[in-house]
Amino acid sequence: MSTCDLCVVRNRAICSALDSDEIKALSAMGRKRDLSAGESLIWEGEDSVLVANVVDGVLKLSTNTEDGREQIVGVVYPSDFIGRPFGGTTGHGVTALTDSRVCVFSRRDFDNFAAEHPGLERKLLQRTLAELDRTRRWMLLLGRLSASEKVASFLLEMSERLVEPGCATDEPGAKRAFVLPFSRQQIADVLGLTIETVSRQFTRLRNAGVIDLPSRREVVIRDPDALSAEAG
Amino acid sequence: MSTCDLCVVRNRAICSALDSDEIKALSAMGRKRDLSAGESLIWEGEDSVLVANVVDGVLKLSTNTEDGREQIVGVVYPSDFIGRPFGGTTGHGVTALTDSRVCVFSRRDFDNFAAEHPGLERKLLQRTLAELDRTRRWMLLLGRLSASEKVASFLLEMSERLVEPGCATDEPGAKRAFVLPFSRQQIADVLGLTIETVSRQFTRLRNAGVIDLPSRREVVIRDPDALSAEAG
DNA sequence: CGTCCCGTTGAGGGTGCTCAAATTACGTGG
DNA sequence: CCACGTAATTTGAGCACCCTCAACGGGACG
Repeated sequence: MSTCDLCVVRNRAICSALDSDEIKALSAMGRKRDLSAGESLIWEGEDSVLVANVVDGVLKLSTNTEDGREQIVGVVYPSDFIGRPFGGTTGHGVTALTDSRVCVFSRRDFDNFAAEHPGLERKLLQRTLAELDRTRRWMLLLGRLSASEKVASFLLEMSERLVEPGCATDEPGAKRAFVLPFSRQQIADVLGLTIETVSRQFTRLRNAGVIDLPSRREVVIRDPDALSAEAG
Repeated sequence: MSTCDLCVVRNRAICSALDSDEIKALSAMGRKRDLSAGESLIWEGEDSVLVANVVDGVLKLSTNTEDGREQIVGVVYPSDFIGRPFGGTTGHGVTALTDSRVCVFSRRDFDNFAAEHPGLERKLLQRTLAELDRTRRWMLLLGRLSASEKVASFLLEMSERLVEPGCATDEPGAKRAFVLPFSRQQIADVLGLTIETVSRQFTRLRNAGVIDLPSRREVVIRDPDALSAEAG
């Protein structure tokens, strides 16, 4: 029994395409790595040397303009795949937003392994297609939504991603609470806004009684319907 | 010898992963279809019933907000793949920008065929990863660039995509001419701007001597370096 | 208790949007 | 081939939204 059998994402990550023997072979190639919040795993523009699975934590994918503006182009959660198989250069950096744990492989090793395990490539294809869909929906937000619509949409997506299941909040209209893995600046970098605009939208929603902000990172959605209405 | 052997994208589309016999089997499942400019192949939100390869022409992938704002989230050219394998709903419509010809398959048939041909899935994975990279770079444009930077970047990408090779314009700094497959409104929908802003940026660049606009759809880049400088 | 960092709040200005009109291409029919 | 009608594009004026710059507040940590 390999250590992978104990892995919390064993049955959700692309590893689920593999049986026990295959997992053993794959795990022999990889290693666990812990990242502190703020630490980068991959830098923009470098050759693709490694790929990874997220075991725990939240990480951002981000690109920058030459003069330092940043845009977060993706956010990955446990069981998500990181990196660029088939070589080339990575177009975006990968940085931990929270303390994280990832399962890292040499890109070359992974490519070779995947080539021999079509089931793994198939799983990866499914994930990549889903990620592409999500990214394209995000483009509509960036290109066509107003600041208030962006923030409302963001909070709704966060609540779907982060609210602990079974908080007796399954019925529509119930409160939802979660802890943001983002700073205000990072939210701005996700939405294509400035930190001030994000802050103002947050306080506006708080004053309107739509949300509560118990602390900087905590959000309580008091009126999901109102938020949905704002999201357009 | 199947008709595919004569196909102009035979060696560039995902079909290149298949040998002559396999192509014959695949082509038995598919059929050619011609689209006029403006005609849609797939509508946003419908179940994924078909996939296709672009043989000729340019098509847009687009989503709309409820109140009618549009964002073009992708543009596909000959040899590109269209559609959402593995079922689900398509998050964006597919519409021909120019008169086009595509090679269409039932999504279900294609899925089954691909499951038996890992080489095809691998090719599709490579394409999807490349498309994801391109889409993420586009997010930086939508979220962080100014109108002038957006338009300059757009013109540069168009010139790379559309300039006929061998126009004696290989040396940097040389003029490049091409015909846009987009109307002004569509350019606005690509860049997340309004038609008026796009138009003003075009005339500004023309007045600055950076580009020429012989007709509505034609563009000549007179000073590529200046354009690059504006793109950031 | 002081410092630092992050977030909030305020004032003001600029970019890009809205609304409206003029102008130019382009297809159609005479 | 020209005249016309329609649609696309350009241009203009004014304004709204969001950004910029700046100061303030508050929590975390030493």
